[in-house]
Amino acid sequence: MATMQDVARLANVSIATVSFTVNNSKPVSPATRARVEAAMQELGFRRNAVGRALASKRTHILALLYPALQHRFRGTVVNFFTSAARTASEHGYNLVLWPASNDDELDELTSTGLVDGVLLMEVQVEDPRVERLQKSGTPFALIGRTAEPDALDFVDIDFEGTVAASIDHLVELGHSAIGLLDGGVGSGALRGYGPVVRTRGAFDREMEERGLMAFRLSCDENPAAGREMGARIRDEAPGMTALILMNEHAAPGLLSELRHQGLSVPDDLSILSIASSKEMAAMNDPELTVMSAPSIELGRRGVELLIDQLDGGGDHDRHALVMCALEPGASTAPPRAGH
Amino acid sequence: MATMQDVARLANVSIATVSFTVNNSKPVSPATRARVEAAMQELGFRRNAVGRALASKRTHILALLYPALQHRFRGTVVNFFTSAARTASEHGYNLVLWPASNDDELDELTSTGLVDGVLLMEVQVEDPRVERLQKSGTPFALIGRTAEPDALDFVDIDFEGTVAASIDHLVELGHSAIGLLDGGVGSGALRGYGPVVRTRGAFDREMEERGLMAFRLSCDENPAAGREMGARIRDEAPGMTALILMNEHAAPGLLSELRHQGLSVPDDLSILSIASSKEMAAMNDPELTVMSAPSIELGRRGVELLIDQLDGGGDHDRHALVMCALEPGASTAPPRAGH
DNA sequence: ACAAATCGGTAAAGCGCTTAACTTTTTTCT
DNA sequence: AGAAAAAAGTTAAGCGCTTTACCGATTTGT
Repeated sequence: MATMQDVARLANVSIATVSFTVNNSKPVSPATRARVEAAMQELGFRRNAVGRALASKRTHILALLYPALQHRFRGTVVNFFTSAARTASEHGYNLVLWPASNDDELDELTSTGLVDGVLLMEVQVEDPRVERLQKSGTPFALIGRTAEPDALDFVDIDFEGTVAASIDHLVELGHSAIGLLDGGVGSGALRGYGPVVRTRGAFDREMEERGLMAFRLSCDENPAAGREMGARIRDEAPGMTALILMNEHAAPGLLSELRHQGLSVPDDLSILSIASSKEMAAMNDPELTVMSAPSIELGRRGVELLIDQLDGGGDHDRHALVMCALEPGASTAPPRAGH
Repeated sequence: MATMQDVARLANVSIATVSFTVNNSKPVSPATRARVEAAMQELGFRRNAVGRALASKRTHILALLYPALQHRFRGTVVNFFTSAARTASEHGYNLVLWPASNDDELDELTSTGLVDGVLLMEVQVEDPRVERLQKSGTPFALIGRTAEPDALDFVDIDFEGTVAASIDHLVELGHSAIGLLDGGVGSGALRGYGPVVRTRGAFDREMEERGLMAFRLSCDENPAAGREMGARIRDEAPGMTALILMNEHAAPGLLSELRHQGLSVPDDLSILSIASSKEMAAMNDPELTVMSAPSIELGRRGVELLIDQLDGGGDHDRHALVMCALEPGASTAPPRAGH
C-alpha cells in the first residue's frame, strides 16, 4: 500500500503538503493540489488509519457497546445500529458494534485508546458502566437514561409521552379499564430497566389523573411466559378491556393462549404494543397495533450527541426525548358493547 | 494514561524490556519482570493499542461484515456474533460488527489498515465482495459459500445433511408427500442466497432418490407473504402432509392462515422449520419443531479459520460444514390416518 | 583455562501520519 | 518604493510501541 511518503515523492512536494491536501487542514494552491491528487490517484493511495490515529490521537472509531448478557436483538436494534452507523459515517467516523460482556472488557476498551467514544445501549436505571466510563475519561452518550441523567448526554424514548398517547388512543376508542403488561424489572433496589420503570410510573400517574381503572401486570420476555399470563389474565385483571403491552416477546404466547380460551383480540381485549416495531407487530395474529420505537431517530441523535462532544460542535441540547409513533394494526378496537 | 516510557522509567529498565515483559516476546529475568509488573500496577498501565498496531502492523481487530441491505437480524445472528467475539477474544483479538453498505465502504475498510481480517456473512452464491477482498489482500473467511468455494476458507451449515436429516425425521413419522417452502432466491442468473440454492438442490436430489412426492414452494420472508402462501398452499401442493420450512419469518403468517382455514398443525400438516432457532420457533403457535442453526459453532470455527490465516496456526482444514440439530417441538406428527 | 555459546538487557530505528514552527515568495498598504 | 502582511510550502519533532542489532556478563565445553 502506498504511503504519504510515496505520494509526496511522486508529486514532488513535502509529506506535510500531502497531509494538508488530504485533510483540507491548510490551504493548498490549486496547482499543487492537482499534482498531489494525481499522484494519489496513480498510486491508489488511502491514508493509513493507524498512522493517522497515532499522530492525531483520534481513531475515529465509535463503539456501540453491545451487552453480552443480551440474548436476543430487539427488533429495533437493527434500525438503530444502521442509522447510527450512517450518521457516524457522515461525520467521518466509523461506528461499530462492540461486544463487552463485563467490566473488564469495558475498561480494556476505553483504556487502550482504540475508540474515541462510546454509545451505551440498554442502560439500566442504576448502571455501573456509567461510572466506569466517567472514570475512564472516554466521551460517551447514553441510549436510555439512568436515574440521575441530568449531567449526562442521552437520547431516549419519551416513555411518558408515549404512554399518554397510548392511553389517549384507547380512551378514544371507548376504553376505561386499561392494563399495562411489562417485562418486569430485575431484582435489587433501584436497579432495573429504565423503560419499564418509567413506563410504569407514567402509566400509574396518567391513569390516576384521568380516573381510569388501571391494572398492572408483568411477565418474563418470552412467549411461554406470555402464554402463562394469558391463562390467568382474566383473573388478574377482571373487567379489563384494553392492554398496553410493553413486552414484544411475550406477545405470541399471550395471543395464542387468549385464542385457545376463545377470547377475541381486539373484540374481547384490545392490545396496543408499545416501544416495539412494525415488523415485530406483523409477526402476530392479529397483527398488532403498535407504538413503534423511533430507532432511526435515536441512532442519529445518539451519534450526534457523541460527536458534538468529540468535535465540540454547536451547543446542542444534551438531552433528547423522542416519541413512539402509532402504527395502526388490527389489535385495537372499541370494547364490546356491554362493557 | 501511562505509557511504556513511564513504566520503563519507574522500573528503571529500558522501554524494550517493558515491551518484552508485556508481550512475553523475549525472556526476562524474574527479578526484572517483577519490577516491571510492579511499575505497571502502580501506574495502571495499559499498552496503547494504536501505537502497538502501528509498530507491529497488526491492529488485532477482526471485522464481522454486516451488510446494510439486511433489514432484520435472523435470530441466529446474535449467538453467532457473541460466539465469534468470544473466540476472537480468547486469541487476543477484538471482533466487532462492522457495517459496510456498499463496495466503497468495503474497500475503505480493507485499505485503511484498520482491521487485520474480515469475516463475511450472508454470502451470496456469486458474491462480488469476495473478489474485492481477494484483490485487497485482506485475510478473510466466509460464513457461507460461493459457487466455487474450494480455494476459500469457509464455514457453513451442512444444508445437504440437514435436509437429509429433516426428511428422515418426517419419513420416520410416516410422511411421504413432503414440501419445501423457502424464501426464494434473488433475481439474476447464478446470483442468490447460498442456503436456499443448496437446500433446494439437496431437497430435490434426496426426494428423487427416495422416490417420495416432492413439492417446491417459495414466498418472501415476512408474515404477510406467509399468510398468502397459506391461502393457496392446498392448491399448490395437493396431498402434501409435511412441510420443510426454510423461511422463519413467514411462519407466523402461514400458521395463522392455516388456522383460519381450520387446518391443524401438525395433524393436517406437519411443519419442520430448518436453519432457524429455538427462540424463533417458540414465537409460533404451535411451537415449531426446528432444526436449529449451529450458530455458536459457526462463529467459533469462522474466527478460528481467520486467525489461523493471520497467525499461521496449524494447518486446519480450510472448510467446515456443521449440521443443524433437531429440537423437538409441537409442529410435527404422523400424518392423519387416511393419507 | 580460554574460546564459544548463552543469557539478560539496551540502544535506536522505524511504523505512517499530524502539526507547530519556520522559510520563502507574493501581495498589499501607505 | 519599502515595510508589513498574507499565502504556500517545508522541516522536523513527535505519537506509543515493536523489533533488530548489539553489548557485557555469566555459563559451558573441552
